[in-house]
Amino acid sequence: MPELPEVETVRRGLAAHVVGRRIGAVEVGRERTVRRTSRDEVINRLTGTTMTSADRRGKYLVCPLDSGDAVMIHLRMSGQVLLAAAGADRPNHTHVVAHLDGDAQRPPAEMWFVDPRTFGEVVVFDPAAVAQDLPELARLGVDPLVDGLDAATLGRLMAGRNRQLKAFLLDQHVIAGLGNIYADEVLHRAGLHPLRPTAGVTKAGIAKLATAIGDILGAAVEAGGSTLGDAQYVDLMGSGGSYQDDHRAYGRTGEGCLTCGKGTIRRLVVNGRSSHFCPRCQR
DNA sequence: AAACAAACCTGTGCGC
DNA sequence: TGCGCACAGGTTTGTT
Repeated sequence: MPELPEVETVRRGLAAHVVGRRIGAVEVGRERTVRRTSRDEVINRLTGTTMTSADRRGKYLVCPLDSGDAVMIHLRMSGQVLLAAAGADRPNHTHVVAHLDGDAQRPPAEMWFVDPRTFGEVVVFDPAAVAQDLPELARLGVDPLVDGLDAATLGRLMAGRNRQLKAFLLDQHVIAGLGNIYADEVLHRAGLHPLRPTAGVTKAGIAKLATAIGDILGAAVEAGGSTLGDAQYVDLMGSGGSYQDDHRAYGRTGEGCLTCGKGTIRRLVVNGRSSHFCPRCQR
């Protein structure tokens, strides 16, 4: 569910409400969520620490701790990070609970990691050993918002490859953060067909693509991300985003194209994922 | 190198 | 109402 804008919204929630608060106790229910290490290791290395910042790279949340370790949280398909009052009733599938000490302004609270499908992960790791302990984080590609992604850089990333554009945009080792929704939205904005090979895109097309990536991710962050009908994605306080109201391709199969006003949005499977596009304005 | 399928899980919505 | 199937915002692994 969550892509860069949703993860960024969660990151901002962590920065505002969790950074700087001591974690007094930790509970781990489902051990699968901490499978990279173990229940005991996560509890031991988290208890008594304080997050010193909340960072993000692509869809990975990385929060350094005052102990020198860092926590990585990946929401995968159905993960949520929620803030709740201490002792509040927990939803089903709450796998990790971090009890946050109160301070002068705030009463004690709990941070929950909730994840029905259990694909998500919470990992405590040593940043100095990231290449060994969290290799996929070390291998992540350029983050369009953290690093910036201009047309020249995108052109370099596309050069020498011959991949379907949709698959190219979804490859986290190249560009980190785009997922199925925003890849479709970006291609629609840029007027490029999802099956179009990277090698065949003109310089003007590359420029359009770079602009679309920055503009759409930026606008989606502003909107607090996309919350679909199932309300799977919500921020730390349980509120949804509003960028779903601006979708022009994703989830609009059979509906009219809002850009050209003449085409009908079609769906086809690319790279094993549903892809939505307007055959009239995307070529 | 790139395409494709399957795997990891649970929940929901739809056709019958 | 119930059942079975398709499908879901991600990523890795193995096979052509």
